[in-house]
This record gives sequence, C-alpha cells and structure tokens, in this order.
Amino acid sequence: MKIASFNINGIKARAPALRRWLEEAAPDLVVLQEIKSTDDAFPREVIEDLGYNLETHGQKGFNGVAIASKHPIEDVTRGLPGDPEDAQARWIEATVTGAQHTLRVCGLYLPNGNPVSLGRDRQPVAEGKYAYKLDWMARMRARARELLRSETPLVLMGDFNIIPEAQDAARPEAWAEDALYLLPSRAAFREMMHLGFTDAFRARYPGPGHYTFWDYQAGAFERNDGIRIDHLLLDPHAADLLEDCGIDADTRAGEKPSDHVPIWARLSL
DNA sequence: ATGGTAGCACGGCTA
Repeated sequence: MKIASFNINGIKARAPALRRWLEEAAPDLVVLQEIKSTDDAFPREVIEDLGYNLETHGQKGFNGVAIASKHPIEDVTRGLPGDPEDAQARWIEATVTGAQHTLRVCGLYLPNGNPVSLGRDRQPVAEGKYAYKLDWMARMRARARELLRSETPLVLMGDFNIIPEAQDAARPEAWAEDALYLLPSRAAFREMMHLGFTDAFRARYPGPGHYTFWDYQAGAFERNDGIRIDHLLLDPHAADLLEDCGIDADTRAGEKPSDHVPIWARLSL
C-alpha cells in the first residue's frame, strides 16, 4: 500500500495540481493539510472522481485536514484530544485495511508557532502562538502513547512544521530563532520520536539535501533553499513493513504549485 | 529593519 502526505495550501487553488499528482503518483491513501475550506465548500469531485473515498475536517479560511483513500475509510475521528477549547482543524484519524494488516492513520497539521518572542537572554518565551505549538505537541505525544498501546501498525503523517536537524535545512542559520527549529521545538519532536517512532524518509535516505518545503518568496525553490518539515512517522509494527519512501520534489516545479511537496511510503500491508 | 509571495475571500490574517 502506498501512503502519502501533501500540504496542498488551499484545495480550491490547488485542485488542478492535486489531480495531476494523484493521477501520476496514484497513492492508495493520502492525508492532506491546509485544505483552507469548510467541509461544505470542499470540491469533493476533484478527489472522488479518481476513485477515492474522502473524509474532511475543515475550517473556514485556515488549516483543515483530510484523508482520501481507495480503501474504505473506517473509524474516523476528528480533532486532537486534550483541549476541548481548541477549535483549530489540525488532526484526523482513520483506519484502513490492507491484504494482511490494518493500519491506523493520523493526518496532522502541526501549528507553525511563529512569531516567537525572545526574552532578554534571547531565549524563546513560551507564550502566544509558540505556547500553542508546544502545548499541541504535548497533546500529540499523549495521543501517540495511547495509540501505541494497541500494538498494531500506526503511522503519523503530515506537516509537522519541525526541522528535526541542521541537515534538514539548506541554511539552518536562517532558522535559528524560528519556531520550526528552536531547541524546545526540536526537543519536543525528539520526545515524540523516542516513544519508538521511525522517520520513514531518514530510514532510507541519511544525509543532507532533501526538502519538502520551499518558500514562494525570493526564488527559494530555484536556489534549492528548502527545509524538510513534512514527515511520515512509523511505529515499530509499521516500520517493519516499510518497503520504500520518497519525496515528489518535482511537483514544486509544476504549474501553480503548493509551497510543499508530497512525501510517500510503500508499506507491505 | 523591511519586503519579498501566496491563499482565502474581499480585509487582514496566516504562513
């Protein structure tokens, strides 16, 4: 089964590019982020016409996630547990069944966290949007712990808005005081990983120069000034099924592209 | 210090 994640940055603007990629890459399942649409306004035919089932968790104007799958989508839940006050649409879960295994999928759009206010000592202060990011990551870790107890294949994938290591940025120094790279952000990500997750891409491609996002501004893509912030995390059961993984960087060079590109993995489910 | 680009939706926020 080929599974993928793609931050499309607006379903209405991205419908043609998304359709082209779905036809070309033909994933069995894809989680989408930044659909920037309510469930009602989502142009479902863009995805359903290609033979996918679709479950959305939308919000007006911002955020919003979805799961599309050629297999039936079962046991869907919407929203990240842990804060009933949190109205932002950033988390969706579902179960799909392959020939031999069942897979629990979490599709996520982790908060960006900028701007970060720095104290007199130039250390980040956990307030406002940055506090929301760190709180959200603690809630994600708690949910991951719960899901790991089932001892069945589990994958967390999406736009994590985290640059895990210096080698995941073309110019790490440019991100030194950014919420995507600050030490508390990377530490929280490592805490998650230490529950037992495998970064599917890193498992197959060690080394620098692999990115999933290039800013629209200042010709970042042409200069390959990118960062790797979209990730596919596998629990030990799913990691044992990993066959292949890749980044479809060429979609960034297409017509009216998203600023992110798809990442995918093949699991022997 | 600022501005560079894009999406949603039509003003200003988010990234």
